[in-house]
Amino acid sequence: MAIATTHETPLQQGALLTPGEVAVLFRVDPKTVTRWAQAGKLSAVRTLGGHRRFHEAEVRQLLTGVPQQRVSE
Amino acid sequence: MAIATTHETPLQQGALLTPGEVAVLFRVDPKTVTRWAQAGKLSAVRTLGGHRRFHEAEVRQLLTGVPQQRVSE
DNA sequence: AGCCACTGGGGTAATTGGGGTT
DNA sequence: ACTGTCCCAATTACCCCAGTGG
Repeated sequence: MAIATTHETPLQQGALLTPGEVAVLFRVDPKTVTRWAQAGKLSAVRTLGGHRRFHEAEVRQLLTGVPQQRVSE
Repeated sequence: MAIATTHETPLQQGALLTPGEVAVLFRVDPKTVTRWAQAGKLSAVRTLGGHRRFHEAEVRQLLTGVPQQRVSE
């Protein structure tokens, strides 16, 4: 019986940030974060209402240049 | 309400998530998940007391756009 | 019976998306 | 090319309290 585990998500999608939070981290306007997403410079997940959520790991990596440590599951 | 049912729940067909768990995955408020259900954007099962439960497979598919694996039989 | 975190209602603030402009 | 700002409509977040889940 081969498995197909739920836990073992490659890059921890459990940590998402709102546009406002990313904006604070980069010290820019939330609209600018939106433009980054539109330009494909930042990958985003969409809520069912169309709002964007960004991967924290990706944001931190862009901020510091250092990959983020994974959360043990 | 530990979302990451760490104890191997190999993602079976009947895996259900609470509003709070879905909220964590989408990084939204549990109330928002409720609104999605009311709007028909997310199918929900009702407990006998009226609380909602959501299909994990559907949720993950909406999150990443990629269907999930199943337990091989 | 009680405990306590979560949920379902409802209402009201605060963000966000999108387009256009500076 | 890049960013900040203004406008409006839609979506989401936070507040209450009573009921449910375990």
